[in-house]
Amino acid sequence: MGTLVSELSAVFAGAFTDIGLDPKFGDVRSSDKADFQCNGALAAAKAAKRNPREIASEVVEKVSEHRAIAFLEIGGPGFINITVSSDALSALAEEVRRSEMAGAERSAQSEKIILDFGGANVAKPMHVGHIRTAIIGDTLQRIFRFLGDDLTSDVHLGDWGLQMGHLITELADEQPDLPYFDAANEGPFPAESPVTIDDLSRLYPQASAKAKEDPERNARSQAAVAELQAGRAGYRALLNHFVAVSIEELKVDYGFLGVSFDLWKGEKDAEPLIPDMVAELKEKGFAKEDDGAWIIPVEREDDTKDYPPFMLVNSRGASLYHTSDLATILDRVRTYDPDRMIYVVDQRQALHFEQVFRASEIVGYMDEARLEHIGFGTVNGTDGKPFKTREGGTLKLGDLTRMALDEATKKIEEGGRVSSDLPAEERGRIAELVARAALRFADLQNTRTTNYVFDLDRFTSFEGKTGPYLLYQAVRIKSLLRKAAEDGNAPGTIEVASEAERALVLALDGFDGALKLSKTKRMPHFLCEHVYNLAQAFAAFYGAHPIATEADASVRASRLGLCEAIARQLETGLDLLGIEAPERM
RNA sequence: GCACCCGUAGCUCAGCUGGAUAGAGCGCCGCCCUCCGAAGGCGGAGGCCAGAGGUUCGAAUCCUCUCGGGUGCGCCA
Repeated sequence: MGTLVSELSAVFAGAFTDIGLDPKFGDVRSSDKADFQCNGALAAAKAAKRNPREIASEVVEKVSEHRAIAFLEIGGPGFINITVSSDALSALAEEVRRSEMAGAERSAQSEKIILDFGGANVAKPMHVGHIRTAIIGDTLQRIFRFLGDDLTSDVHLGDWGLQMGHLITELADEQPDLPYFDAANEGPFPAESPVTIDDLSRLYPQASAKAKEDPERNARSQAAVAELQAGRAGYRALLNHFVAVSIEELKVDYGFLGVSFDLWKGEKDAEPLIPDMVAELKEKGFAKEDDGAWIIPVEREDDTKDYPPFMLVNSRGASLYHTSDLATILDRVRTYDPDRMIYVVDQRQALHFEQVFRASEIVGYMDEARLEHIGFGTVNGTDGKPFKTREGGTLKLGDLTRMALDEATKKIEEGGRVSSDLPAEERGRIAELVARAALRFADLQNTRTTNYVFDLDRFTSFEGKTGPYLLYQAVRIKSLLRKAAEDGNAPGTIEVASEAERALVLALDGFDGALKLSKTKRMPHFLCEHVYNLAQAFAAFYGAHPIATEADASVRASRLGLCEAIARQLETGLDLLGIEAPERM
């Protein structure tokens, strides 16, 4: 049967059609005046040049017998207020309780999507900014998959370019005797990495600083990149070590946040395609020589701003990040032939992606319309400026998650109660789940495109609109159901009766709509809003009625059944947000 | 200079394709545990939706302009 909104919308659309008006006017939405409302009569009146209340009463006439509708009234200039029957609510709750989708419906058509989390760099630890691409991207991948899309996620490491040259040359200065630096050595090379992640995160800034000061030092790095590109075996082997060592480190941070990928590819994986691609684009005339570089002009007649050209090859003959992004598109088109590619990357890269997407369409790899950049705002400190350490440096993501874990641990220990009875190991696990819930919900509840203020104390609080609050409500339901089961109180047929029960089931009805909005707009905060509303409605219901302690057996069974429905949707929604609730805490 | 994002309660933020008295959380003020987890619930105070025009029966939402904040604009990624 689907959701009540969709069912009612269909019924109203039919009524509008019956009286000779466009079915689009039948859209029903939730309402604070009644359970639902249909405002179509007002819009229809404008189109048909008729009286809106008249249209409304004709529509009411047509739909009033429908089984889901208890009664209707026309308010104000022509709003149709809808109160649904308790039977319809009971049926909906039963459906949510049994449905694999927890009350949502799969999308009508499924797409094959590649989701690109571009951003994490080899040898550079992730910083605060990376938390957004990780969390937003991961939530989107969960939502797309849940709704039936065939999605492949790619971490897409920054593992190519000048930074690799810096690392190679800096390591060569420190340890010139390593076998990788013998140009004649074709391998094989040791399986063990000559460097640790700590070495890498020291070498890179060291080299980068020197290169800024000294053009000759920079030129050595550029030369190393050129040799790497030409296939020098020792450098290739080193690159592989750098990548492997970095991935191990990245997995720790991503793992803490509950983020995973299908592919751990990077810029270097498209690199073998570049020589042929460049040659072909030159040959076909897409690329032009300009100021010693090769560019693809991407500006258009109707542009209202300046479009710098797509830089294919620079004046030194080297490829750039434009090049590897374009080659990656080519690679993916050949390997996966996706319907769509989505890049979850900082808003500041918007122009870059516009250029790449335009170039992709021009050269015929993939249409611009199927390439999307999903940008997001920055993470700011409580002063409203980009989040920094006390010393003013960039905060590492690992340090930030550690701070969140410490704060979560502190709050759990302070809160006391049951958690102190649990074994230390379980408390540690709970603290991790609390920290993850805090970080993910805090990030996701904001509109994706805006900046947000990072306030750890607020995020980790169990009070208010926070991840820990959601966890608390989820745990409370689980605990309630577990105890009821232990006492032999079985959930039974749901019969919605009270106002609090009605409100709760109406909240359940909003899940599908929130999910669809989150998907179509690529904005997870709609889902956050829903999950929070549901948790709140449950808390109100819990406060209004005895559940497991209800004396009347059938009412008790019904309420327990309702709790099962809530638990299912709440856990499903939290899972889509990447938040896991423990059994107890 | 041009382009994009943003400006809603003291603070942090929602408000979906324009719809009826603008919502949440924190903070503040009252209530509610002999009863399922009070890390909770119920109620209250608090807003010229940056400002000015315009479109509309109807605007926080759409259009134009102004002011204020953030970001980006050829050989780094």
